[in-house]
Amino acid sequence: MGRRGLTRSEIIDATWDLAAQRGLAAVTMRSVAEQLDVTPMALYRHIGDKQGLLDGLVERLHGEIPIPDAALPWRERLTLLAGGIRAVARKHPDLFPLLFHRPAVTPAAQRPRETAYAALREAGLAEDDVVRAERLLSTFILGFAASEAGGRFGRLDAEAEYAYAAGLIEMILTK
Amino acid sequence: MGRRGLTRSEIIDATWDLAAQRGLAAVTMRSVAEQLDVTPMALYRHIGDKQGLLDGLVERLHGEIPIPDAALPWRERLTLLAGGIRAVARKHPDLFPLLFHRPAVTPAAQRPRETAYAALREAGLAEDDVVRAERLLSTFILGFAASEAGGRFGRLDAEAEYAYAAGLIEMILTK
DNA sequence: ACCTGAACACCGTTCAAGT
DNA sequence: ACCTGAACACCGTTCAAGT
Repeated sequence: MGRRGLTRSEIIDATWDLAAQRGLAAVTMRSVAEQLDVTPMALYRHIGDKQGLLDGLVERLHGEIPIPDAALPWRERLTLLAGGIRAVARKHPDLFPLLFHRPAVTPAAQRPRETAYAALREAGLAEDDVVRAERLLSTFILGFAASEAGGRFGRLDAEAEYAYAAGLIEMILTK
Repeated sequence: MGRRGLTRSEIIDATWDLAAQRGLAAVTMRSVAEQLDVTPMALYRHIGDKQGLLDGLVERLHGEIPIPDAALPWRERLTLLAGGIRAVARKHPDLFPLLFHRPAVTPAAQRPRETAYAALREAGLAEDDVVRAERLLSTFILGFAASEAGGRFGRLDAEAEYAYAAGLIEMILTK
C-alpha cells in the first residue's frame, strides 16, 4: 500500500485485465483497487465513479477490433471488419453489450468507423449514403454479434444466418 | 409478514412493476420481497435465483410488443411490429438489453415472431427465406432499438436512419 | 494534490430452524 | 411444503483525516 502517481490509464489497464480474465462481474472498485495495491477510494479522483471504469472498458473494446489492411479490396475489408467485431463479441461476451450504452464518439470508436466509410466510398456510394450505410451495417453487426454472444440465437446455426445476411447486404451495396 | 401461497406469476408481477416504475437497478431480491410482504428467502423456492427474476422480465417485455391486426396488408403489419418494438425499447431502455441474453423461445416471444413469419410469407418469400429473413429483421430491429434506447446513436437523427434502413429492407423484400 | 480508514447503506445467497 | 431469522461475504460511495 501507499502507492503514489496512480494514473487513469493504469487503472483502466487493470480493469481490462480483470474483466478479460474473470469477467465483468469480477470488476468492482474494490477488486481493481486491490490489483493496483491501493484503497478503493484512491480510484475516484482518477476515474470519477464506477461508470468511468466501464467507459474505459468500452474504449478498450473498440480498440480490440482489428483494422484490415487498406490495400485489400473494399468487400474484403468490410468482411474482415465484420468478422473482427464478431470475434471481439465472442471473446468478451459479457463486455460486448456495453457498446450499446454509450455514443461511439471516442477516438477508439472512430477507427473502425472510418475504415467502413472508406470501403463504402470505394463501393461507389454517395457521401450521404456512406454515413447512413455505415450506421446500418454497424447496427446490424452489433445486434448480430450481441445476439450470438449473448445467447439469443440459442442453438441455431449463426453461421448460416450470417451468410444469408451478408448476401443481402452485398446485394444492396452493389445494386 | 407471514403470507402464504406465494406464486411465481405474483412475484414476476411485482418485479415488473418495480422495474417499470423505478428502473432495473431498483429490482433486488430484497425490494421485490418487501413489495410482497415476505422475506427475500421466500422468493427462492419460486423463482430459483435472481436470474429467474430477470427471465420473468424478459417474458413480460416480449408480451409488451403490440401484435398488429392480421387483416392489415403485410407491409403495414411489419412496420407496425417494428414500431412497436422500438416503442417498447424507448419505454423500458434499461430492461430492453435483457432481450439479447436469452434465446427467444418462450411462448411470449413466439407471438411477435409468428406475426413476422406470416407477413413474410404473404410477401412471397420461400419458407426457408421466411425464417432467415425474420432473424435478420429481428436482429436489426433489436440492435437498432437497443442503440437508440441505450444512447449509442448519440444526438443524431435516429428517425432518418430508420427510414433509410426501412427503404433498403423494403427493397430486399420486394426484389 | 493524492491517498487512507472508518463508516453507511446496501447487495445475493446459504443454512438451520420454525410451522 | 413453505416461510423466517440470522448470518456470511460481499457491494459503491461519502466524509474526515492524514501526508
